[in-house]
Amino acid sequence: MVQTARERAREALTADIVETARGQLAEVGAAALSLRAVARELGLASSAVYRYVPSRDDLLTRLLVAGYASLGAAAEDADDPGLAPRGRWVAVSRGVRAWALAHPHEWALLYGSPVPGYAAPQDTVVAAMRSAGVFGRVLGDAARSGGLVGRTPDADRTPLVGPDVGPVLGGEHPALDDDVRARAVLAWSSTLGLVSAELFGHLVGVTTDQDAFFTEQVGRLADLVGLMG
Amino acid sequence: MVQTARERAREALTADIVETARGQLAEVGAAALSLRAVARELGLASSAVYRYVPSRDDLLTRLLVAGYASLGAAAEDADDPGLAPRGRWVAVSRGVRAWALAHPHEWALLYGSPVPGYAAPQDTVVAAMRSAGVFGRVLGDAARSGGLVGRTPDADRTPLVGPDVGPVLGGEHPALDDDVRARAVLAWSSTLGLVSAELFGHLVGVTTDQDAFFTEQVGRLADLVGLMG
DNA sequence: CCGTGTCAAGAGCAGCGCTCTCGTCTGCGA
DNA sequence: TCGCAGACGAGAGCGCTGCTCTTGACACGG
Repeated sequence: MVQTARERAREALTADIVETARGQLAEVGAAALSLRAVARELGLASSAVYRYVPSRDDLLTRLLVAGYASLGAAAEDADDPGLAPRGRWVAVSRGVRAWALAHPHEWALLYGSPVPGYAAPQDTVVAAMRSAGVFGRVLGDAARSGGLVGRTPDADRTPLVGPDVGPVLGGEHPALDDDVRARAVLAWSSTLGLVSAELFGHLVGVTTDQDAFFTEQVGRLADLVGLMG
Repeated sequence: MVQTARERAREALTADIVETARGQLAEVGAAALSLRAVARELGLASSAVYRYVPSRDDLLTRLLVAGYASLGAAAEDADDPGLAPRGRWVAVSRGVRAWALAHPHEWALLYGSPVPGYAAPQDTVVAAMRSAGVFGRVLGDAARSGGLVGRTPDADRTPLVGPDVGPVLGGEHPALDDDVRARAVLAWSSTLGLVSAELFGHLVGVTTDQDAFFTEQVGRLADLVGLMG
């Protein structure tokens, strides 16, 4: 895999563009992200940027994938396999919130209103699964170690969670029935809601201590899933 | 309160502008909402619109307030005081989701990423309380009718929910302690997360039946709050 | 009936995404 | 080593945006 000097320069400049765009994103948000401003910051003509990035939407896609990867890495770092299942879940949740507070505009890009007229390519949905996978591993490990309270599943109920979430949500285990997975999806969606509500200002005046409030609430969600510890 | 012909014409045209903007919002979304397009649709010069609406941000504020009012009305319509508390909570939640599915761009405006550089005025936060107040009434009625399972509150724990949420979240009642209110806030945030996740495409491939999935999940949330029925 | 104030319209400014053209320069194959 | 295809950056330009300023017409109240 040998590269010519041109190819190396091209990749380096493309990376510079994406990195500058991330800086712009952090400053002014996704909606105000301007290709011309990125070009100005790099000392390029606006038209030159189009040699490396085909469109503004494509640049957004790159930022989206990078954002999911960054969030997923933060979730993985926050995970501590030595903790009890409930504590692990809370720790990962806190890691997600901490990342969101540190990168509010990126969180808004990932989980806020989708950009109109922009359809997320398949690359982004696989990238999005990385953070969910961390919760899934906590769930799977808990099931295997007996740290998940059992329920009596209703066998005759049609499953409401698709079969594709099995691999990402804890793998195969008899204790991970449809009910547990549905609760896990609820807990993940609720965490999204908690973080977004806090970040988008829907909790101002509601909570007295945002950090303690969040920790207590994700603890309740872990209980809802059935994690012990 | 007598009005001159001029004043009446002014109010009518202002209402026309907001209504046309709502149509634009439903078509292209908030980020692509254009004052010039609104003016074109009304057969006005773009500059004339500024006589009635001081800025694009102000127009967004009007749409925000109108959206909260519309959502609040939908929640009130979905409420059926004859039902048991748990059923009421689920019905209101379903009403909220139905409104969101019918007005996806408005939902995104209300609960999605905030518009960068735009600070929501106080008018919007009081308008936002209307839908939350419906859940609060369900909670309060349940407490007064004994349809709320009691808990043993930890008196020595510092409350994590601010004192201002008392009036909107069920009023005063001994059964509505800090723990119950915190669970209600969690349930409301979780509902926001569920609806947003569905609307913004984060549940594609996860659920098999979106409607049944949502109903089951908000039922779990009602159980979490402690509503009976 | 005439001054005052409101009205819509148009031009214009700066910025945006994106396209096209035009010289320049690089690097690969002959 | 030379020549040429292809990549490169710069610039002009199109149509769009939010917003401002000026201009001329109109309605209303004293």
